Amino acid sequence: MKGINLEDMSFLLKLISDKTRLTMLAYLKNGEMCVCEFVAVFDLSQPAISQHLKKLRTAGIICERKQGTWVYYRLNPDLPVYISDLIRALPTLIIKKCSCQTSKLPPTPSVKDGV
Amino acid sequence: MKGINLEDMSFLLKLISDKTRLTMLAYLKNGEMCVCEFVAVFDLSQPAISQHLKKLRTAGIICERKQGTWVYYRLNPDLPVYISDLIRALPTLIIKKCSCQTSKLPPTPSVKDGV
DNA sequence: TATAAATATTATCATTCACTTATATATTGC
DNA sequence: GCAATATATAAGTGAATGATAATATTTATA
Repeated sequence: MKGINLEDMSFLLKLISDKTRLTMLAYLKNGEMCVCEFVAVFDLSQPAISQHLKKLRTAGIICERKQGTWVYYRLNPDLPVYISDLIRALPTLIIKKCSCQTSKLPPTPSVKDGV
Repeated sequence: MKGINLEDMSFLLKLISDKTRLTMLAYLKNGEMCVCEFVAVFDLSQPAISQHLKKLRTAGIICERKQGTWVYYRLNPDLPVYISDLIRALPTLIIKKCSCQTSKLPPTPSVKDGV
């Protein structure tokens, strides 16, 4: 996945520059995040969150991992350099508590579990 | 001029990500460029060009230099790092010939003239 | 299998945005 | 001052976009 020409770069930058999606990427700097966590963090409806994530996923910016009913998203490790540089420039955000039934949440496999 | 928070970054990235404006910045990597040159390069009306340049100027991405009837634009040397990095990632474009009366054009002062 | 929870999809709507046309402003040279 | 050139501004329009509400899909569990 490379942003060779201006057309592609324009497309990806426009996709990323939306405030909600840019904030999503800032959160994903820390690692995986569940859809329900995004729903908890933003003052937006669940469908709105879902649609933003779909755009990022379709563009290849993020990857998904399904575990039961939950869907976890993470940054695509193979991003164009100018995109990963941009993400690196984002402030790091703290993840708030999830709105879903956290007691039933499967343990989020951390990096060291080697997913 | 710094893009500290996500709000500012979103604003600037959205502004830059437009294909026409991104292409303008790619041209400006080479140095100054006259408005009439932009008009010659793009398949857009003169007012459309003017409005794009105004957005870039108002946001502090580019600076202007007036010389007679002509207006030259150049990159603001003091851009947020993540913006200048982005511009550096842009392909370098060749400037086509201007549509205005080139015979009357004042000589464009190059970098070595120390404007 | 029925229910609930998490997520995705669809339809619709309001807003934003980039474009065009028309007009205004500014500078140069006669 | 007047005409021509370069650029900017204003008004209006169509398309793209982000939001919501309603509904569908999927999975776990009682």
